Amino acid sequence: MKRNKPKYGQIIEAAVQVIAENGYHSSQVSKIARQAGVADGTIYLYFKKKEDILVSVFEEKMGDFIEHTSKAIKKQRQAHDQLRTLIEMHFSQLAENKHLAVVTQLELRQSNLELRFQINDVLTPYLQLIDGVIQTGIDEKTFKGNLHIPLARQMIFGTMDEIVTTWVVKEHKYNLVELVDPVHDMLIDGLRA
Amino acid sequence: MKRNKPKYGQIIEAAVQVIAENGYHSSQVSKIARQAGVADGTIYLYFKKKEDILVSVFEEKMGDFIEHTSKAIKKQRQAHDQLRTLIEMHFSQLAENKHLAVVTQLELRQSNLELRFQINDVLTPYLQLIDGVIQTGIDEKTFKGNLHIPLARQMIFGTMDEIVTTWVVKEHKYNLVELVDPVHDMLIDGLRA
Amino acid sequence: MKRNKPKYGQIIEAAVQVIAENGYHSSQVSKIARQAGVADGTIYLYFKKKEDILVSVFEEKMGDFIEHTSKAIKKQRQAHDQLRTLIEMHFSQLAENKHLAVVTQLELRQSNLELRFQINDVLTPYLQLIDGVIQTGIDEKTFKGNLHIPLARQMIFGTMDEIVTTWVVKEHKYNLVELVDPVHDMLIDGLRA
Amino acid sequence: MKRNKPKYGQIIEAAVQVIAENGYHSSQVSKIARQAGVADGTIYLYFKKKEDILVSVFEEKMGDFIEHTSKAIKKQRQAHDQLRTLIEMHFSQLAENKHLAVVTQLELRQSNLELRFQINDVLTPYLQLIDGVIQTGIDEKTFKGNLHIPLARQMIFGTMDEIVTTWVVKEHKYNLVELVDPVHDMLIDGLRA
DNA sequence: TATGAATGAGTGTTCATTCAT
DNA sequence: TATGAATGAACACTCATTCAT
Repeated sequence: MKRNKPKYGQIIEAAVQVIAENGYHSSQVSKIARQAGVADGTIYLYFKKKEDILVSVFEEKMGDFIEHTSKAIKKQRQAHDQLRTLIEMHFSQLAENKHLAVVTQLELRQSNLELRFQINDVLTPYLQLIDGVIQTGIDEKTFKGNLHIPLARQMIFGTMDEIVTTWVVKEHKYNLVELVDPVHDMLIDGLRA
Repeated sequence: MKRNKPKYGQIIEAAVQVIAENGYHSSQVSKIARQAGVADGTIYLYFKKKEDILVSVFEEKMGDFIEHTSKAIKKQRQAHDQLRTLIEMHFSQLAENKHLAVVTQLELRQSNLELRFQINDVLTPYLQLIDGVIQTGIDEKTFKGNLHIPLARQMIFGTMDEIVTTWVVKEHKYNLVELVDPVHDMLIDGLRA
Repeated sequence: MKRNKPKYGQIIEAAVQVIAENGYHSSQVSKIARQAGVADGTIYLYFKKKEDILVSVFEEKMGDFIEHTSKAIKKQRQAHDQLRTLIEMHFSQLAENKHLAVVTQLELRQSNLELRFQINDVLTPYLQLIDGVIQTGIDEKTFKGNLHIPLARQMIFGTMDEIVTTWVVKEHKYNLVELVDPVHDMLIDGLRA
Repeated sequence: MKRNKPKYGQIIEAAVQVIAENGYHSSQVSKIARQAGVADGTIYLYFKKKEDILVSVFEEKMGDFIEHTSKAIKKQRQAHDQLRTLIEMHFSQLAENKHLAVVTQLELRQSNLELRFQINDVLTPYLQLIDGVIQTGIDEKTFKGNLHIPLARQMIFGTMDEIVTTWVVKEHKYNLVELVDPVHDMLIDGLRA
């Protein structure tokens, strides 16, 4: 979060809350400004247009998300453990911040394509982190040598993403973190008996 | 497609085309009406509100999609082969209808939550189809006995969905159907060497 | 005025009245719509943007203005009499429609340059009418043979325009039409004793 | 220009330049401040509101304009020569300062009525100067004795103003000063052969 | 004097939906 | 059934002005 810019942070936090509570399409700039305790015009001192608030929300939150995940993964040597850490961090961080989970899994996906491409750019380092885990596994020879890395990453990310989205849609009625091990097992060993 | 209601079909087809060509947010009712060759008001004789057109688009198109997939899967006895067929049908049907792929993977996800819940309802029989494949594998003892079926289904669906979305975002620059076997292998045997 | 489009005419008349009463900068689309007895959106069935209302006001009103003036001038043979008719028509038509005079002499000149260029285009046939009178005078040899026609036209138009603007600014406190003869004399014979 | 107030002068000059370069409607206070090298707030230490900058621009520039014209006219004895000097000064001063010509003939006329009335006040001594020339002519008996002075002044001013505006609109494509004599002749002797 | 971050009022335009014909 | 003219609610963004420092 940019330092010495308290209003910037206020607006970001207000945006997460307003979007989580009201939904993307009911999150007018004036509502975010009111929640942040600033004037409508102040928003435009920090963000060029409304979409920029949303991209920044994602940048700030995903920046932390990726950093924490990256640090945790680096503590593990084995790809097997790194993958478990990845899944655990993914699930636990979103389980701890349900507002953010609603925003990332549901609300932000209602945005237009241009914004979604910008959001995807923010995700790139996360995808590279996953690629690194896969590569480590291949190098260790604990993962198959013939893995198509982008495809393996799409399986890992697609699986986690679908599981978190379902959990959000089911209104967080079960414990997401308890799913870490079963998901890890499925990804490592597949469906085969 | 409802019979004896030619305008109903015209409107559905017009909607797919207009959304694919103009994007979700530029697909006004008047544009769909013009493409369908009917008056704006006529739309409201067949659909209660704009969203109903979009839900119906998904119902009609996914109805066929699911039916074809279901028939193909029933020709296979083994869960292993059924899963391969599922993936093949999923990828091939979207690869053959790129307009529809753009609409389902990108455009319709920009819609509001209410509409997306309705769209999810349409998906339910598809998810049940996947559940059936998994159950078959468990019963056959070719899939792990301790599989958490919804979780396994989320892995399968999440993986396929992420792969198709990536392919659409990359503007169909590679052959989706060639990915069927590697994806099948990864889902069956996991990442482990 | 376009026939069979009663709302078009209503909007034009409403615009003249609203601008004359409230001034250009306080003439919101919603105010014009209310005065015309139509919904805001209806304005946009007849005009592409707000400026188009204003251009159309000028076109419709000046179209009549020019046509009447042209017919009156054609009844005169001598340039001398044609010039007198021109001035008389110019003054009398604006004197009879004070709302329009306010709009043309003051309010419309507050518009941006793009709009003012469009307004100038509408004036072109009027300026050509004046040029015709001057040419007639030259041909008749009642006007100087070495007149620079655009310059002479700018003297005639600039003089009439300044006089009408002053009359509007002075809130129509005197009879504009009484000035026809003195102005005509000045233009014909100049200041010289 | 007020002495010992260097920022006052900076702001005036900045305003002329910004308006000439960007047009009236794109000349925000912040842009004028930046061009002047002062903070936005500083503007308000010297001017009560934005319009006051514009009025002051006109006052300062027209003050010089009128003073120079007045001095030049005083060197002439005959109304005939005074009128020629008036036209020459009017045209030459604007021809030499094209930025100012654009601002006075086009941009400032887009301002609201209140400002335009204030601008007209600044013009009053200029109009009196013209009245003086006419009176001189009448007294000398070189101008018609029955001239209506305000009307004669409106002819003189309206003619010059229209000619300068046309020249600005035509983007200064011809030499304005060459028009002094033909205009003078037309005003003195009229159109009559 | 000077700054510049903060304010908040103000409005043109779109488009889903209705309804008289 | 079918039409399409009419409706009117909704909202992002700008910028002149203020005021604490």
